[in-house]
Amino acid sequence: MSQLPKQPSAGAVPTSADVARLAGVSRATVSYVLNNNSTVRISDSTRRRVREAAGELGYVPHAAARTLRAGHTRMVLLPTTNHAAGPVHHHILRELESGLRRLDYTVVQHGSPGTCADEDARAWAELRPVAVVAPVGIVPTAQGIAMLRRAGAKAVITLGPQPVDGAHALVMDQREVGSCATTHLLERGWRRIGVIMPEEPGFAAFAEPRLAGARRAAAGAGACIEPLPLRYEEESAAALALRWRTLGLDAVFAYNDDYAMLLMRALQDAGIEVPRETAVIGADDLMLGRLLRPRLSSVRMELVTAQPPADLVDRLVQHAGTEPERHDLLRARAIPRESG
Amino acid sequence: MSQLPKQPSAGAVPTSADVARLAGVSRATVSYVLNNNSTVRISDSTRRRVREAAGELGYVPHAAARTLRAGHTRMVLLPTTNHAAGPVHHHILRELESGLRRLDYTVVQHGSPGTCADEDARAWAELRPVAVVAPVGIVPTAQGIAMLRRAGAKAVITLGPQPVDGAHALVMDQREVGSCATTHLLERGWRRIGVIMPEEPGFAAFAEPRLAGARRAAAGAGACIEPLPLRYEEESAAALALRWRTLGLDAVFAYNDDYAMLLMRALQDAGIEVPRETAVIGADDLMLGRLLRPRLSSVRMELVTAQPPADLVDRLVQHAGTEPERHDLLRARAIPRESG
DNA sequence: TTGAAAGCGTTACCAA
DNA sequence: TTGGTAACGCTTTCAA
Repeated sequence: MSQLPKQPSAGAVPTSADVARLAGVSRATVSYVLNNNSTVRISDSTRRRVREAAGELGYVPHAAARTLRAGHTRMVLLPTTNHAAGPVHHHILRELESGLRRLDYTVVQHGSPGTCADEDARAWAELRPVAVVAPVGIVPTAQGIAMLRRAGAKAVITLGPQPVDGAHALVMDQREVGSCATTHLLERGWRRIGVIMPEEPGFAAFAEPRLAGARRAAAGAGACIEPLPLRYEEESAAALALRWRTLGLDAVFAYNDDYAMLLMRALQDAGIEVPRETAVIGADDLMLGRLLRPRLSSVRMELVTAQPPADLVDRLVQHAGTEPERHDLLRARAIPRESG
Repeated sequence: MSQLPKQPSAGAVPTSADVARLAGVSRATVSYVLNNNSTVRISDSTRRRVREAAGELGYVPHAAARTLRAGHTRMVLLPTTNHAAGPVHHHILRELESGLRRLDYTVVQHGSPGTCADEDARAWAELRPVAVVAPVGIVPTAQGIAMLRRAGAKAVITLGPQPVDGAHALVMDQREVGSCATTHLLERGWRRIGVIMPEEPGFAAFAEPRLAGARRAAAGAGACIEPLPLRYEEESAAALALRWRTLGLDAVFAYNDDYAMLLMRALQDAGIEVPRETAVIGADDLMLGRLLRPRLSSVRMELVTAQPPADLVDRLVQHAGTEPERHDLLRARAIPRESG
């Protein structure tokens, strides 16, 4: 019937064409105005008409269309993991997120099915992110990294205890934590050192390197290291405490403060005096550790970065194709308190 | 020079056209094969050729192009907040994420500048999500909700202490927590009850309704409620403990277990016996609270859902345009231990 | 069983 | 100062 240009149907999402029609200009002009394109002069009256039309229709540009046209995105993907990562990890993610947003990136956290690392990588590649910052354990394969590269990612960056071949690495070397705790215990004369290994799934990626660090520190000193599996439950801790004296240990590095507090309570309940009979040290320097008696010694982890991590990602994106870089983010320091 | 069809340049991202060229078929055929389109019969040999070509090139479809063509996404946006939300909140987010992924949605967490709720809503709208599950404090305005609707969102759902007009609500009623803790204290004969209010920014959204719940429970019993600001620092707790006796309180609901543990230690250090002189109850039922002496009483929050929250979101998406629904997710229950 | 072509919403180039 | 038009990569309808 109607010979008029297509009407925007009621329930449809308004497009720039709708705005153009309402303002009586072309789609190009709408684009110029709304993007404040400075290479082109648009009269103030036109600008106003376009802005009003956009406001009236509640026009919001379509990111996918823009992406398609631009040929690239400014999306940085932060795949989330259910690996137990600790407060320092969380802190750096928050830092990354706010920093990248300030640099005008769209930061998107994307959960991972976790079934298969390459499947994950493929799902991410479909989104054509300009960069991916992946927790280790999620994109371990060179395959996945290559796929992301081919899909246009300017930077693939791993974040975790170890670097991964072919990708840039933000390394939070957990061995430092273990060796720092162990050195602290050795300096105080303890020689037979237990290392708590959480049995909960997802802790291995952090616990193993902490153990390795403890071993490294002990090796030079002729001390011995004994891994001790523990679940985060009172029963598990009580059972361990019950057979504690048969282990013949004089100190324990308890993976982190949570496990340390759990174990220390169980030891005390079993009549084992801390630190006289067994010294205990945790990690993460939680406030709560300071509330126990004896106060819990701990390992504090600090972020040491020449430049903020977000700036680093930005640089890697802008100078793509350079050799994989490694950046160590963690400095560990023992905080002696009363428990060991 | 060459009259051949366009060659895929070396550094470029392979497209379905490249796959078609390599396999010697049309783009349409590529699409049929890779999407397992069953309305069309493709010979096995062609299928194989296409699959091999795709594999060889490392072809990954372009989500934005697909979205544009389809006219809609299957993206559920979970804006992240820096509001301190507690373990139950985290748990439900993880549940939502895994559940939605099973339902074949693309789950994306998107950080919020936090400057202005409507700016946030606009940024989300550009992504054309099919649903948004927003923590309260992020999309409070009817304006933002309308914008998301216009941008094609089938469901806008808030997740937090209170429902918000015009959106579906997953309500985690914090007043229940406060009233539950207070009732517990009242039943044990305490009448002058302090309520710890964290001073850290971002806690207000949760602390205020907990206080309101405490007030409500106290009102009927002729008890009095005294809000007590506290920073999560030993000094702040010590200062509060120092003037504790001047407050004339006989019990305290400490917002959560973290604050409860901090305060309880400070009270004990100031020579105030718990629970004889002052009863203490926290919330969240953390493992660590059980390790203190006296063991910390707490309020446990459980998720009660007729159907998993992800299924609920799915239903709201599929039956869009229905009246806003309210679903209460939280059931609170006092866990009496030794501290009060 | 396969191919040609249209069109999704945007932006950029070129012409007017 | 503004408008026409082509192109981004994909899916789908229609035609062969």
